Amino acid sequence: MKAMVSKLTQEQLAEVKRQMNIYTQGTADIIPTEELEMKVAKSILENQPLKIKLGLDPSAPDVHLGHSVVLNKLKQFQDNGHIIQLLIGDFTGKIGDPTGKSAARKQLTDEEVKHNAKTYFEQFGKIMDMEKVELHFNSKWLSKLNFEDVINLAGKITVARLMERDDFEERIALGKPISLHEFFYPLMQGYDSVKLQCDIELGGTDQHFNILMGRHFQEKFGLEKQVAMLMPLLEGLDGVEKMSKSKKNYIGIDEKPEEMYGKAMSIPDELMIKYFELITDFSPEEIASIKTDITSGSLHPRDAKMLLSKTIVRMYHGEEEAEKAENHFVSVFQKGILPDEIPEKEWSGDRKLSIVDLLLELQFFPSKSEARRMIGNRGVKVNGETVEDSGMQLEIIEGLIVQVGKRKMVKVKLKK
RNA sequence: GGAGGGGUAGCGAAGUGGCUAAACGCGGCGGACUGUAAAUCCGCUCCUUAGGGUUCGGCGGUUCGAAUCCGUCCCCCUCCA
Repeated sequence: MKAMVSKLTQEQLAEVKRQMNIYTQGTADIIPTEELEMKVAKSILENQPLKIKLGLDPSAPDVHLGHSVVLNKLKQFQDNGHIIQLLIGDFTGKIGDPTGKSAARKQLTDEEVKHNAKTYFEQFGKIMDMEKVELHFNSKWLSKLNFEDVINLAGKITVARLMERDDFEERIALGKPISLHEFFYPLMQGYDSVKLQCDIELGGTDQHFNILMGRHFQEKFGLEKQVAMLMPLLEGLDGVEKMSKSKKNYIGIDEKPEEMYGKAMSIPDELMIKYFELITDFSPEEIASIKTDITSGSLHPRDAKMLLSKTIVRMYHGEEEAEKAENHFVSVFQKGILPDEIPEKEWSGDRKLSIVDLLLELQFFPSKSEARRMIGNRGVKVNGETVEDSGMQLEIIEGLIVQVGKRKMVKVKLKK
């Protein structure tokens, strides 16, 4: 490495420094940092782009702000001329996931995988240039391995090494089962890196072990080892669990401006700074000053969060929409004024019916009991009036506004 | 191969013949207070034609009556070898 660095001109050295500065910003861990620096130096010296791998689960195509942490980092590499390799784990996905959780994951059909890959592609396009991205499917090589190949691969790793994974260690300690096939997931992920010959693999800190497997297997196959770049995990709206679709604690990058803004406003205060750091384009200096202003009391936490929410909307929908979303939020939720635009539902059913039936028809609730309960809880309003009696009959008229809770509302539109 | 433990609502977990549509906790939802934050407080949390109906791994049986007893099947876990 030293030898290589000495070959660099002053200018090139500065470039290495510049890139390293960007890449190390906001990462949880880089293993090892020196190797990353060396790779960057080498790419500059030889004028060869680095290959950056990101593995994707083919079953959850809704991209949310949790993903954006990693995607923003990828984009930084792309902006500096490096190549992004997106790997869709379609083979892995087809086998069904272990991860200790309950039932085996549903197997995906080829069409579903394709569709999901396409969705990723479209949504990632909001963040990076998809024209310059390589797309790979690991079924291409994994499905061709025969049993002998698999045994050979398994021979390149020890049980002790596999047992180091936190998740396995934990389950052993708790007396929980580990299926044998779960040992193969890290192997597969590692083998993917062998096939892709990537220089860097990016992922959340929860991928620590798996990504290191890539290094291990690349070495066993006589290749240059990839660098592991781990990004912090972003907690979801609940402030506790990692943002994920299944937990329903996420903000999708596809969501409507008002939704995004509102959801962002509901994160716990403690998370604000982390959100600023990980998913906005604010500089470390700007964030530091927000932090001091909150501590000193000169900035109300609520206003800081409004700035955060607005920023998030701006990044995905633009300045104008961000402005609108904020106005919407202020008038509807802070002042309690009904919004200008209430989702409309066309009504072709009976003109006279009970409130319970209406709520069901409008799909507010899956069962009548639940609708009745909600009325009992004083959570249902018709034209701004709280419904007191679940037996209430009403007449459907044009523009009737039905509200459940504070946020859900519908305006009835009569079908001509 | 041997021994043992277990499957109850979204989850965790009581209940071991009627008082159990099933304690309690978590989660979720609604309300109050707020800043759609946190904390706190109140209420709700199987379905319903409001009469009832269907629930405690599956099926069958005993009983006036079963989550609870018996038979059988399925599934899960632990320990020993």
